[in-house]
Amino acid sequence: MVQIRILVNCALPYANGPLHIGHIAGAYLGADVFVRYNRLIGNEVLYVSGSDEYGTPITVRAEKEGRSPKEIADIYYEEHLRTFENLNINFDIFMRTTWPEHSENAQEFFLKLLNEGYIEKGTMIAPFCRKIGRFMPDRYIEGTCPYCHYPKARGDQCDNCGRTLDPQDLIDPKCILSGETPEFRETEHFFLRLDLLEEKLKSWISTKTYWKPNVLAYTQNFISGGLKKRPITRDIDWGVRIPLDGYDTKRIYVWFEALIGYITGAREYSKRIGNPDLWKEYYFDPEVRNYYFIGKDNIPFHALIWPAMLMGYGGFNLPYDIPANEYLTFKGQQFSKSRGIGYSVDDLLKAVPADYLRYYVASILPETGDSDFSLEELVSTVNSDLIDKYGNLVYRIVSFIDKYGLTLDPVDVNGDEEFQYARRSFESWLDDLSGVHVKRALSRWLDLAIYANGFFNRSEPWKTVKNDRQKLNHDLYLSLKITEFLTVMAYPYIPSSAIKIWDILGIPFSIDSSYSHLYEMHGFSVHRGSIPFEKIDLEAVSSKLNN
RNA sequence: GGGGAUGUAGCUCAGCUAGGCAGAGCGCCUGGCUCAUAACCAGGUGGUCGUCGGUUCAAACCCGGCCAUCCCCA
Repeated sequence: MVQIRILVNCALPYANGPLHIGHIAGAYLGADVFVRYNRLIGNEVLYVSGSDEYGTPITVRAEKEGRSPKEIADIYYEEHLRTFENLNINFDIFMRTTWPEHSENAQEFFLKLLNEGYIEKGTMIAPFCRKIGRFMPDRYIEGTCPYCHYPKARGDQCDNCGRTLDPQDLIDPKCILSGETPEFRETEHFFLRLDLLEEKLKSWISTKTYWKPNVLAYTQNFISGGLKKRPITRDIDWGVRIPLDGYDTKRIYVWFEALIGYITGAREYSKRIGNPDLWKEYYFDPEVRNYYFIGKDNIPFHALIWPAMLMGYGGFNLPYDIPANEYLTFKGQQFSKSRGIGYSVDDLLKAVPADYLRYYVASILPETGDSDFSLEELVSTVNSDLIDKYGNLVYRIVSFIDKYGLTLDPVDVNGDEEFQYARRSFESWLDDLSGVHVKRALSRWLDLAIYANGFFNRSEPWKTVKNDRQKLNHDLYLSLKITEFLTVMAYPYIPSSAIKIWDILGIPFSIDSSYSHLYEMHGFSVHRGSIPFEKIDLEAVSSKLNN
């Protein structure tokens, strides 16, 4: 396979609360498996994410807790960084939108789009609190919902009926800080001229026949309704400054600036490794594929607005694929720490090893539709698939060899049906992963593990050890070879466990370089050691989660 | 209010692009095996494919209505 370069960007998590397992299933785990797969087959990957730290939800929270917005962002930046590390999700860089370098990039981007005519000045109507003396973000206005008459609807959304609102729609609107009735005044803002790019976007989207159906359908429908100018600045003070005189009380709105964080991340990474122009190869070489891993809530931003911004700027690679996942739910409901639904990643990691969690979540990844997380399923999937089918396979082969003190000679098994079966499984696995079918690729792996156990049983080494040493050597060697395939295929999903098993199998090259050696015959210096995986128990897991 | 998805075995999910005998894993039952972590293998059990209608020789799949759930937007 020809080595290629790939850019993998993952949605920037909002630094306003802990990461829950729904976030991981929506974007990060699939990305991490995809990145590890690409590196395994020799591709060069730049893997970027970061912390989205501006915007009103953070200021609302900060005010509630009596802290500064920056303090809130600091807390969750550190926490997210640690959570990802603990889950073995290792970005090349995890940037922050509050870095000064990011403000510079966002401002430069803003000015370029302004010069190109894709950003223009305009006015909008916004709530102004006379008592406080400034325009208030939509979230700071509360009133009665005009649809369901819920009395505490926010200016941007009603928490009761879920409808998105405009503060002007509210019955009897009040400023939540002063309690005053706001005045709706005209205010000057900047707008992104999505309308100017509509035709260009349409023809670009029409080439994306390989996108996931949900992403494509959503995007096409969104665009067929016609694109409108969209405000990209707000009357707030927590955000990137507008790089023009006379706008001190306004900031660039978070969604516009956060998307540019991908570029900031790539640039800062390039600086850090002493190759400051490296990022350009990923963004300007048209041969490089740019992937964006996001949850379904983020589709319009990545499939339309971000491409529009990149087109408006000119020269940048547009997204190659946006493999947006649906949602992982908990008992049918969306995960939410604040509403106490489901578990945070940190909680789960107190109860189970990272690889177990990665394995289970990968096996239910919501690639085609929402899927449901449960502790019972976590325990039973890990125990019966990962540990019984695969871990036990490794252990039974190694134990057998150890028990009889065998030394195996390498033999040519290329012509064997079983070897060809493993090879076909591996090739299907490669195909699936190159198309970002992370869950399907894992089920290929499980099929092969079941097949390998069947072969071990059929070959009856406990009989041949007594009467046919040549067949014994051949069959055990073949079992080990299939297990080698399995371990390579497991590696992107459960990296630390796969490395451990690689060591148990005693394969004479590293797992990172295994791709070029897979079809070669070589010795195995297996060593038994302890069992590769400890099983988990529902009660123990629950009690660790609840204390 | 508009839109995107989802609904298939007791559980978690494939299958739908291109209509052709309803699938996998788990669970459960029976048998086998001993290298193994009550493991593994073989066989079996189990479904009105949300629902109502339409197209068709033939519909889980295509079309329309309805219901439920998740998500997005004015």
